[in-house]
Amino acid sequence: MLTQRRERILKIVVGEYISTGLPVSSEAVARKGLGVSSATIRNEMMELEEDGYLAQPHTSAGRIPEDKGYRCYIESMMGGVQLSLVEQRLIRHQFHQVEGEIEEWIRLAAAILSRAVRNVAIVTLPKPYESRLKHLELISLQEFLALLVLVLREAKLKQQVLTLEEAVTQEELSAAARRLTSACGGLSGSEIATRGLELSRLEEQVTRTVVQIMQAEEGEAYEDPWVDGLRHMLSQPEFASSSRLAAIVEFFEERNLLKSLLPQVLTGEGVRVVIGRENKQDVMRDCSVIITRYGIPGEVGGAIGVMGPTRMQYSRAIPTVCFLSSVMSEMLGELYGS
Amino acid sequence: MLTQRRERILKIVVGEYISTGLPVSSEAVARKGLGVSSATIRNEMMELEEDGYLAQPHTSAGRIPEDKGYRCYIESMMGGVQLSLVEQRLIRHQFHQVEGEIEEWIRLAAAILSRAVRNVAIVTLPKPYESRLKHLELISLQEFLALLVLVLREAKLKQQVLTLEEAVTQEELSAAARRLTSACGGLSGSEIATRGLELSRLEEQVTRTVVQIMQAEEGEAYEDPWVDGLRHMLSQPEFASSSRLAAIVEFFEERNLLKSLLPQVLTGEGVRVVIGRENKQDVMRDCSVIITRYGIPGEVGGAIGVMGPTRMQYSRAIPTVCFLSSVMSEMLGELYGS
DNA sequence: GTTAGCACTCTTGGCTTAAGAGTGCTAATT
DNA sequence: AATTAGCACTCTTAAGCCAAGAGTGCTAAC
Repeated sequence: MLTQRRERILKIVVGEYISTGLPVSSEAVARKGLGVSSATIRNEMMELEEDGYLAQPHTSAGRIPEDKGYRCYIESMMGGVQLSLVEQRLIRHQFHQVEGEIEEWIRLAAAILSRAVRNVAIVTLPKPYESRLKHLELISLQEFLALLVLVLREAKLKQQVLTLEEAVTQEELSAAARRLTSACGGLSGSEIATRGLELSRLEEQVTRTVVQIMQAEEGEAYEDPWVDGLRHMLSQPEFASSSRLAAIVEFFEERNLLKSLLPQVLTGEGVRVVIGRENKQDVMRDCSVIITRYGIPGEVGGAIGVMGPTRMQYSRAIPTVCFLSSVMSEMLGELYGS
Repeated sequence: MLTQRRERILKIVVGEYISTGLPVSSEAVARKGLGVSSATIRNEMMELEEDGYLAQPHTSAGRIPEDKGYRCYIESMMGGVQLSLVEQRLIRHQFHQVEGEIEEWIRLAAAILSRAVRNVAIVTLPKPYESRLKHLELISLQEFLALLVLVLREAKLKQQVLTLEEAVTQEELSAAARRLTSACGGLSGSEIATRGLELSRLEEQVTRTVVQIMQAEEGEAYEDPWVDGLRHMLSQPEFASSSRLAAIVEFFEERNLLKSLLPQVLTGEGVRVVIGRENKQDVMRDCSVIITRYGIPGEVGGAIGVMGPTRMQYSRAIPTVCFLSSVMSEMLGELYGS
């Protein structure tokens, strides 16, 4: 049973452990202001250990938090802390410097976040809930070679080199592009596929490729994430053992894993904090992920989050993630608000 | 003085050290077939040490190669070894699977290379020696917001969101794009800047941005490199110490450093091998880089290379780098051969 | 219910020792 | 003059041991 005093002790232990990284002794907690002696604290700690909030690395050591202890610590701080106004203004200012380039937003967001929490930041490009063709362009490279450029809604470009079935001039390509843009503009991949237009051989080939690209695009829930700050996370003491470290680097380099992480973590609304063994991946059993969505619900969205050792400065990480997500949502709103 | 026998001993030591990672004893060399006793080898090794080819970690240990020893080992193998025909065919086959997408080439090349040598592979996108505008497109996003898309020669896309000075319709944008494409197509950034056309207010604004983008593009000698296989390199025993490991990860995450590495390393033609302290960067004092250019001289080009600990399988790395570079040159030739 | 006191456990760092590896030198050999 | 057997010497590595210190859990008194 978690009495009020026990909860207070628990929070002191977690807070202390997060900032020092060393097991916390009953003596250290007693010094922190509760009006009781270390012996009393020891009795309470035993209970907390029995209930699974704390653990002891060995008999004659202090206590360290278990996942359950972190959970409790975090629950009580959610929604509370906010970034200082100075910091908020600083971040807003930096975003206004790169207004026109969406790619730069996410790099900036990742850089700010990873720097603030000294851990890995993960940010995806915003992605529309359904992608629609906005514009299509064909550019001649050689007699039998053309570049197909698709502009999707929300300013996303796709390109592909086409090997043509017949020799075609730039004029013919432009004409085909114009026709297809007006015929298919505003449609999704599958709508284009079932459209059944009267098409020339060239247009037929182009349409096939367009459908292919757009359906591949629709298949994924998130863009490939941009990752920054691995260096910060790896210099944390928990990754001193190089085998653990190598496992983490591997995890990040196999990009498909990230794709498996995001959907699993991002179900509901609001910030999610996944602690230690709550993660499905085995490499992450000593790591926590703090992640949330950003964007315009029902229209475009992406994800932004941090990952670090369970012993992480949640009090700083959570508000930073929240604030960055809201800034990026605002900026997306300005761009596509209609 | 490097007599023939000494050179033979040196090569055995380097080869042995590369495959085991342990200091090589005179006894071990003697077993390798020269018809002399370990005592004779010891005398020769002393000379090799005095001349700076070998070193001793401590008095009662075998010898390990110095940079100069590696250099000699590599000189004698350059131009010799080739990839087996089976491997060549396998690689060619994989490239044919992704013919249309240049981005995929470099990812594939990096994946193959890093896998083959169990170290970090670095590959840049091909970049034309001078960039010229091929096509320009303007797409309306909102009343005062448009997406500018540039297609450069060699199938390279650039995009930027423009905040317009006045409300403009898609028709007006298309007209402007057509006019500017025909006026500026085939020109470089500075040529467009000094063209002095009669321009509308909209066209004026677009042209300014185009020039800006293209000149930024021309400023750099290489594209941002794609890096793969960090996990392999970090699991090598030389990175067991986590401080060294963190330094390397940091080196790769600060992408500007890579931009400083490439031009320094890539001066002449052919494969370059830079060993240990020959590298300018301090983090790389125990690493070697094997790198070369690929592409069509005078037209388009990029770089491909590996980086790993000085104790690296050069006999495998060098031919793999060479072969991949030639395959990519061929493929670029097919695309832009005119 | 709280606390002082104390025995007990476990980690950590320093020190010592023994084994093993490989050298450099010397003197004998070819 | 070059090679080699033999051997003393050096240095690393791992293991074992000990003392110091930290922090606990329990007991008995408050």
